[in-house]
Amino acid sequence: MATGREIAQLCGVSVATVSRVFNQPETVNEETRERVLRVAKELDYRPNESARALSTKQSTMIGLVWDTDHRRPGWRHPYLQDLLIGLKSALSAHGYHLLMLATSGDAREVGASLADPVGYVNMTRRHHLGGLVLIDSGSDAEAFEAFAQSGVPCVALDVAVDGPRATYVTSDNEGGALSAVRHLVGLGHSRIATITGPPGNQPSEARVSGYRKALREAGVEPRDEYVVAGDFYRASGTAATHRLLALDEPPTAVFAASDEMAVGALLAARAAGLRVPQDLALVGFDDIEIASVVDPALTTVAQDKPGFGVAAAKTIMAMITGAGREEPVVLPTQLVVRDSCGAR
Amino acid sequence: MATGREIAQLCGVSVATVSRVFNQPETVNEETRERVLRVAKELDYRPNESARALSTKQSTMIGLVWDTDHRRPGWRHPYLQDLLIGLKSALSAHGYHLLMLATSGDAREVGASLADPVGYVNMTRRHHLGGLVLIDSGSDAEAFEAFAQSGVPCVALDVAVDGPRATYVTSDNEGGALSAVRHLVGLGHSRIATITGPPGNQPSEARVSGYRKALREAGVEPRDEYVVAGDFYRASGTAATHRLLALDEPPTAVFAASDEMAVGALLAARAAGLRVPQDLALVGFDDIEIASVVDPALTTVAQDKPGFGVAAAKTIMAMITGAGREEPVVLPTQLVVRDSCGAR
DNA sequence: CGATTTACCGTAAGCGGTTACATAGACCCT
DNA sequence: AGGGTCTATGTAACCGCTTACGGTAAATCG
Repeated sequence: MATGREIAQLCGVSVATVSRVFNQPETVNEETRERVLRVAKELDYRPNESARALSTKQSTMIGLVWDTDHRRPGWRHPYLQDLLIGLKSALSAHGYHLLMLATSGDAREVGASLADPVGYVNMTRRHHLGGLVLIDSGSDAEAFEAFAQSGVPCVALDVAVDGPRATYVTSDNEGGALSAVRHLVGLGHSRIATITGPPGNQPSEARVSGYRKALREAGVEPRDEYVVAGDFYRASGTAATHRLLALDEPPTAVFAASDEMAVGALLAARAAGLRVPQDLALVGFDDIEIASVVDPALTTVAQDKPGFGVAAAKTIMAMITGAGREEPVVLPTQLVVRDSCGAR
Repeated sequence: MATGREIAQLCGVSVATVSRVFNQPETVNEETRERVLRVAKELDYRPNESARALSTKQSTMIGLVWDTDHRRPGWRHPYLQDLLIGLKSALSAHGYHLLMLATSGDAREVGASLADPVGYVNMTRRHHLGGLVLIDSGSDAEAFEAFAQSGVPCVALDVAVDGPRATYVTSDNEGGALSAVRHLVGLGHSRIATITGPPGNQPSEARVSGYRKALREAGVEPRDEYVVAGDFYRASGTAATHRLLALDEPPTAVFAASDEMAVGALLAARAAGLRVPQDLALVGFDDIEIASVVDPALTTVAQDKPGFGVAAAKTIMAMITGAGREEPVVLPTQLVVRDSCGAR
């Protein structure tokens, strides 16, 4: 790897000039500029990032806080891959890399864990990171608040945080739920239940809220026994459905706050000898791959998966460039009608 | 962020001593060492990584080469999330971070693309990366060869590369296919077809090889018309199955080289009025989530998903620490018998 | 008891850039 | 012609850390 000094010597200029050629090209004479550029190209010169970061106190890296561990298998994000594709490629367009921060995995205190957001914040300073993207890996919501307060630019995904340089991106969960339940209402259902995500989870609560709103809109009073808590996973969908079906007046339709739970509900219905959608209509949320492959194919509320990552990238870049904070971004959702709701 | 100099002043020692406390603790007097450590702790001192990397010419980051772009949706890895979980958390245990390298997304020449592995190699030097992990995102196999030759430590996933500091990790694809087809043979099938991955894809070819071996072992001569090419995606599985069923002597069992294609086959069979497994037995490969949810549940060959990442992490760390190259690692696969093969 | 280790620590030179400041010539003006 | 601008470049300090080298005092040795 060629260094700036080598270029300088070959061109008969000082290192300062070489540096200027790349950082303030307009301040250097055209002729020497071209000479430097030509030599630089020949030697395939790239400024050393460590040196540059040390000197300028900023790098071209964004930190990703995603607290997972293969030894304690936990929360699986419904569409992490698409999100990452969007995030990474939008960041790339700005010349930024994505640094997946190490969590303190073992005795050697290497980093941080969400129990200690300070560790991450320090890490962003140590590496001169431009900012942080926070992916909720279960129940990190409270911890995220600490990040938001720290003053480092950060954008959280699906967790509403607020801070001097912090904001978030999320889907229009309420709107999505609203349109899902409206759809069910439109199909003639009035005994509509919902299976929620874990208590405290914000998207889940917004979905419940949309559910309620749609019912009221239709003039049906939400019943408490029709709102049963799940945890986004399949098994909880099955369990919840069993409970719902055991009610004196069981629902004729179920809106599940995740596709996984909707699949669980499907299994429960099948086990109970009910046909979907004839005996029980089903709508999910997320539009993960499974949704289209299950039988009957799941009607569901689709989220803009790569758009999530792209929005996060745009927002964090805006916060790095500008000085303040950005407005939260709410991505539109879209109802995808398939077979499980009985519309076809 | 406290700097080494501050610590030094507060302790009345030189910065050199502070540095030694962290890098060669045994060379500094116990009393002063503890004093330094105490003050460092109070100020929550962490050495600046840029400065450290600049000075030592090595960072605690591993580069991830994963060539994707949300504007050209391409190859979706069957189990990227689990792989990343394994990779990230195993790397964390060594105190390393994972840097997802930017690809040159736009006009501003920021990085590299697989057409230009040199760009990535330069990037690893610029950032003083310890090494590279290469994830195949379609047909990068040839490009990976260039990485392998470059001399930077790298481990490729599912692509056999060889170089002075390069190796790879893959599943026992042949063995997995072997056990899958053996299983089919054991169930009485002899007209067994296979749907392969894209030509040139190494795991796919190993699976075909395992398929052939199992047939020969059972005394049945593989027929060319029973080997039809897919691309790992669902649609290709459907198309391939249609072709197979149109044969004069259609197969009674199909081994698909991916679960996605197996699902596609399932749809084709259903469309043709065939019952699975009674009329057509089906085995897939990967054991992705869909496999267990589809009806009938898919018998498939499971790969050790987080194990993949963990193995990659271990291998790259070994290559960084040691000087030479490591042996390729082949992860065991396991046949998961469910309903689509007719064993139950 | 002088010479030689040994243990500990400070000095200073990097690492490869960036940038404030100084300098030097070219140009313009009165 | 002398002074003021402007342009283009060099000088050198600095970013924060590592480490080769040297020095000092205590410990060891003959």
